[in-house]
Amino acid sequence: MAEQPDESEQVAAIRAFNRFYTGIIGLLNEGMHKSPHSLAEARLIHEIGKRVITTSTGLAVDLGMDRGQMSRLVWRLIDQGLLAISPHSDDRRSNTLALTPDGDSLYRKFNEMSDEAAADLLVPLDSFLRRDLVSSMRRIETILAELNPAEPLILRPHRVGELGWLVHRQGLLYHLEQGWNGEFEALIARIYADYEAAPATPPKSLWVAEMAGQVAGSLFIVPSAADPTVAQLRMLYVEPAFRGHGIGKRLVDEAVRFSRASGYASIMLWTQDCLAAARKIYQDAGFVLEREEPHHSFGADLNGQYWRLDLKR
Amino acid sequence: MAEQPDESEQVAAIRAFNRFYTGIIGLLNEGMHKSPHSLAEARLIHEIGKRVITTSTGLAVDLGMDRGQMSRLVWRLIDQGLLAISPHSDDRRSNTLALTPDGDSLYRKFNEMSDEAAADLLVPLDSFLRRDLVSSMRRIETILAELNPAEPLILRPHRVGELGWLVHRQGLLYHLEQGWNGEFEALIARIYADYEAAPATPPKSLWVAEMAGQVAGSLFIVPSAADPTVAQLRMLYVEPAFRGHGIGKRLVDEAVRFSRASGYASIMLWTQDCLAAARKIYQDAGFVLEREEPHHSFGADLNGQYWRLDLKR
DNA sequence: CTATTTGTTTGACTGTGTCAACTATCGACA
DNA sequence: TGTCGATAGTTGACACAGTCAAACAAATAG
Repeated sequence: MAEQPDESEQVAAIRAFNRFYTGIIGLLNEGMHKSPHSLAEARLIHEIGKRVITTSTGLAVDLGMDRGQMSRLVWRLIDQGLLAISPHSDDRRSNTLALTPDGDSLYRKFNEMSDEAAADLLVPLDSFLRRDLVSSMRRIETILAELNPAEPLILRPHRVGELGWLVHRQGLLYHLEQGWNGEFEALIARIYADYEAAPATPPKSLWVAEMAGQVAGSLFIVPSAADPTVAQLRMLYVEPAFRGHGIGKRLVDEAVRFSRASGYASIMLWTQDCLAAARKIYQDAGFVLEREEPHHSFGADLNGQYWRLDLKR
Repeated sequence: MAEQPDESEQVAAIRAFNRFYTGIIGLLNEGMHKSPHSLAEARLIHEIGKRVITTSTGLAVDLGMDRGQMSRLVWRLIDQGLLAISPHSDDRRSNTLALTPDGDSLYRKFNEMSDEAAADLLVPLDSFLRRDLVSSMRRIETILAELNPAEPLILRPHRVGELGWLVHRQGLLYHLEQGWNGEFEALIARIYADYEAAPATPPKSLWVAEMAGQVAGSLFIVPSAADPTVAQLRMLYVEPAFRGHGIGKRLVDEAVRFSRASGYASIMLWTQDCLAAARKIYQDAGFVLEREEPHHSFGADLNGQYWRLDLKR
């Protein structure tokens, strides 16, 4: 794949977005500008409001400000009656800062104004575009930021639109990571359609792993075509941005639990030996490699593997 | 659908993104900060470099600056030998500004620095996440900005990952706009899989309408199941953000041209009467309503319509 | 008990943002 | 043709922002 022209296009797109979004942020801050308080004051009040109690230096560090400037800013707010200063109990050098009732009501007012400014962005959009906007924002955040390790992982049924999403993501992912072609995407489109069309018994289930409001992975269980007492585990997938958080393991564990509870005698699955991360998860869950079979699919030479987990203890 | 809690969640997500992206932009501007030139100077040089030739007031308006400050800023740059001033030919009040060779080389240096800063964002990402980042940024721009009317429309074959994308978008779109349920999504997943699996003859073709680097719509032609001399037009769809630009018409026109050139005797299509915008496009392209048939599908009571366009003149 | 670190303040200086006043020129109109 | 309002650019004044360095008092380490 040609990398160089691609990269410069991406850089141009990022710069264009930065210019664009700088304008948006400026627009959102304009509301603040109309109030008699400066942007720095608003930032400070917001920060103190959030943390409830703080010291001057703590704020300066967090907001990336000069400590001298912070000192002056704080005194200005105290003079305005928005901020109250009291000596720290342990350390007589430092003071603790807290909002006065006036400051707190201003904090609330700023919050409302920010909410309104953000809501104004949504006004001209229908619900489809609103979702789109928010999900794109969330995506950018998870791509560029370190994922908060405390972010909870939710396993839930799929929602409308997510089957297509899964086809899209996996089609693209395996194309980029493994070089597989469009045959694979068409195949999984059919597999998901078949899942959805399958009857409710023997039991089937699909789990979407959601993290930070986004699809982080998925997996499903259907009765195997050859033997309805055997469950088939299919389409295990974890988003690159969410890897390394044990999501694959959680999905497989849940699938095993479900299959056992549903009375299946065993679980089988088909995978390719080039998918090392997945293989590790299957092994750890107790699956055993039954046989291997080379084949040519999706424009690549592959080695298919059949794994099995016995559920009768 | 519950709208209220949804809205406040979206507002919170937008505000979170604004905070987050303010930080990113600050990070990108940090590089500039290290040079002996102020951010305002850099902005000004960048703006003049882009436009080649300008007046002071024009710049002040475009950058949203005070004219007085602009005057001082311009003189500072002239003193530094970066900017040259010359009297305007027509209007003796105004001066034209242009970069000197020194200014131009600084402009190029700033550009390189911005490119590098943007490229730094990409460094820790693999190609999958890079694409994702850029496409999310583009999406936000098209959602929030007025679409540039000069933006060219490209009809092209689909790429790997786009079948799933189309299933996702249409599944979600018709769910939100028409209330259709997951049955519809599963159906179209199969339809796209069937398209991909269909043999090359009789001729078939799928067009993706691309605008501003994004999928703006799509459509495909396959031989109809009942009669291979009849083409079937399927899955016409235009993204809400790109509506009103004649994309649907362009797609249908291209499909008609293709079908005629491929020797099909006629084109048929199946649609629902609730899809008014699509119906208008079919009518304008010369399609005639052949018959209607009420049915219950996708969790809704629908009125299916069969349209036909005769290609033998 | 001394040296160093830390929390905070202050001074000095440059740049930014905003208002208002001022000059020179342009364009339109009676 | 002269007048008047609009426009391009400049200048002064002032508050605030950003950065450095110095100062001071209290805390902490050795």
